[in-house]
Amino acid sequence: MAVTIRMIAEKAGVSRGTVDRALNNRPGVNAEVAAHVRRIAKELNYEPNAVAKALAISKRKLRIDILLNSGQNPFFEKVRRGIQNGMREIRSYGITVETFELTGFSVEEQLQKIDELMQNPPNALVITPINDHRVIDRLNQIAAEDIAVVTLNMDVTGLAKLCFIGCDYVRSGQTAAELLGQITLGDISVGILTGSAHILGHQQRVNGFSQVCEQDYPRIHVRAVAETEDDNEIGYRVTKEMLENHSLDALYFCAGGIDGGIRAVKECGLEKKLKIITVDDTDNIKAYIESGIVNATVCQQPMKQGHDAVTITTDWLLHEKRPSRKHLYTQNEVKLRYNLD
Amino acid sequence: MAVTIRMIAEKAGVSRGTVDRALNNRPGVNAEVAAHVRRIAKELNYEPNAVAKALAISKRKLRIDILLNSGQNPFFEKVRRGIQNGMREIRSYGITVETFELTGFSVEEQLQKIDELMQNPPNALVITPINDHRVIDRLNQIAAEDIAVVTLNMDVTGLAKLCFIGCDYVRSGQTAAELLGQITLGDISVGILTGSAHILGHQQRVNGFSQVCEQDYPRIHVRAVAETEDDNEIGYRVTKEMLENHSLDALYFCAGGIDGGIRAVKECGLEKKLKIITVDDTDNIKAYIESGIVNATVCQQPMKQGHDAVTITTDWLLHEKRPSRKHLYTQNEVKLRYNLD
DNA sequence: CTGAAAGCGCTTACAG
DNA sequence: CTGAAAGCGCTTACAG
Repeated sequence: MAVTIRMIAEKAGVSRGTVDRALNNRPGVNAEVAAHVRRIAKELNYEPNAVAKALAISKRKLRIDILLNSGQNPFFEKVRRGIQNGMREIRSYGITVETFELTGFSVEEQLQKIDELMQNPPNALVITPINDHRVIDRLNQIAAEDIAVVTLNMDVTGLAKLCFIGCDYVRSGQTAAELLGQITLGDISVGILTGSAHILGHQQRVNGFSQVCEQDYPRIHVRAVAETEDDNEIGYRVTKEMLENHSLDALYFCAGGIDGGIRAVKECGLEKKLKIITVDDTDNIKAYIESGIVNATVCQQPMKQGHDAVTITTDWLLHEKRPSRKHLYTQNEVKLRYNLD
Repeated sequence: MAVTIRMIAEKAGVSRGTVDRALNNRPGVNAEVAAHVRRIAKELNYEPNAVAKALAISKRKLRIDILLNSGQNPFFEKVRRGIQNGMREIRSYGITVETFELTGFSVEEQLQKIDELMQNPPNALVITPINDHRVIDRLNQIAAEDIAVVTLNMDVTGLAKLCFIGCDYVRSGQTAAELLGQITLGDISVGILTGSAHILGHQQRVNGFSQVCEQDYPRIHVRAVAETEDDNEIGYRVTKEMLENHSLDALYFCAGGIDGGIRAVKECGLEKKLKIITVDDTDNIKAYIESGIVNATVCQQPMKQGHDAVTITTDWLLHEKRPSRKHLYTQNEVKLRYNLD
């Protein structure tokens, strides 16, 4: 038989309202009474009933805003689907979730959109923050106003966030290097196509990749690194340039613009010769894997990222439940032809 | 503003009790009244509030029994942890979850334990069923008594189950073969260490593996298949025999008894020479990967299996919500040194 | 500072 | 067959 506030109230000789106030540290309770109630709750091993709490709290009309720099990036389709799933799961909680999207990584645009959202402040803000001190400062202000801030897919340091939800980018790069090491023999020249040095995750993937090459596979030599700015046209151009100027055995695509890059590979007639490792599993990448152009891809559970962003934020708003860790890393999933789905 | 039964009741000119009875197909409502109520609910786009429903239903005292053939198998530790997580999540629903464990795969023992549990029948039974017609017949009887049956980690055909939760074993074997294909060149001789031909999943892994070898990598030749019966001593013995009788380049361990098998590999001094693919990521297997003895392992999200067994069964008991598919396959996760955790 | 009462949206004995 | 009322376990205006 589970312990309820009614039992605590009886044992403490106070009303249920007072128990509620004491246990939830609400103001206006005599300190001694509160202490007494808390002691009894502890003795009885009281665990609040989350369902009842959620039902009662549904009167509060809480709101979560989600701001994604998703742009044209097909990767974010799955994040969006995860968000939808999460919303369906919390439908009965009376919490409103609104999603806003930006294209590109302009600091000004992100700041402006944040200000716009703050005209009508939500109870929590989930965001893919740009790694810039102005953004970080602004978000810290928001966090100070008792609005929970959750970073999704992209992280920044020095922010008083509830948590980060996304992949461990260093590990992602390391895993890609290890894969390449296992599927090759002898001296190998590799080129890296990253997104932007200004995006922390991209940088971390490059670093993780390079580090494992040096440390575990010194026969693998990183000959060139170029930036696609997550754009297919630029991706095409820089990949083409790279392939024309270097004799490479392998490519590591660790950001957006992969479709452009693959087009360049095909144009150079190198799709049979090159070993290629990518990130994520958009429909196009799945097709490349099925046709053997790409050997493997390292994914990051985008649906889970979207889903967890909603449910973890909800758990915080309803139950003040902090996630188990500050950084909730999703699995770096290695996908090949036969475990694609 | 979400639609509630109160609104439907007002619009239909009946009481909330009657609305509840009509919408939930409970007996004792005039057919015309019921139809009217349902039409209005549909018009208003009514979605029941799951939280309120759960709170009200918590009076029912529902129970889920879980019967695992977990034996000594360290793999099941994670399944158990997943079950614990699921239980924590549904704590407020007033549903009791009890777990029972068997060692080995004796049909008689499983049948006997089932009978024992049915002395005090639960509302749902989650089970790792042995693939035997007597077990299947018994479980079908149980399902006919309005007890939801969920198969976990092991599946059988011809059972009126709510769903199966576990991996796609064929894909698991295919993925292992593809991995081996990618990390090798030229003619390769491989030996397979499986558990038992009587366990459907083991058989499916062998089949998936062999099929991809033949179809995609004809240079890979399966030279020997032996059964460990999921036991380390037998695993040691049959692996040793296999290595003494065949000149192999690679091994595929697709069931329990891996620790024994690896001991044999080491004793033969072949840990540097052989490419080895395993399944699952017990602590020992992680250690083999870190030390380079095992190249990669194909895992099946054991925590998720345990967790989902609890939450999906709960969703059925509380909301009659059927899972989206009859077979809920977990990801076949390829793990290497740098994406192990 | 505290209690009594109403409320969140369902379900369910009970009386008629 | 139907309705009024109590209940699930919390939260919260309101009155004192």
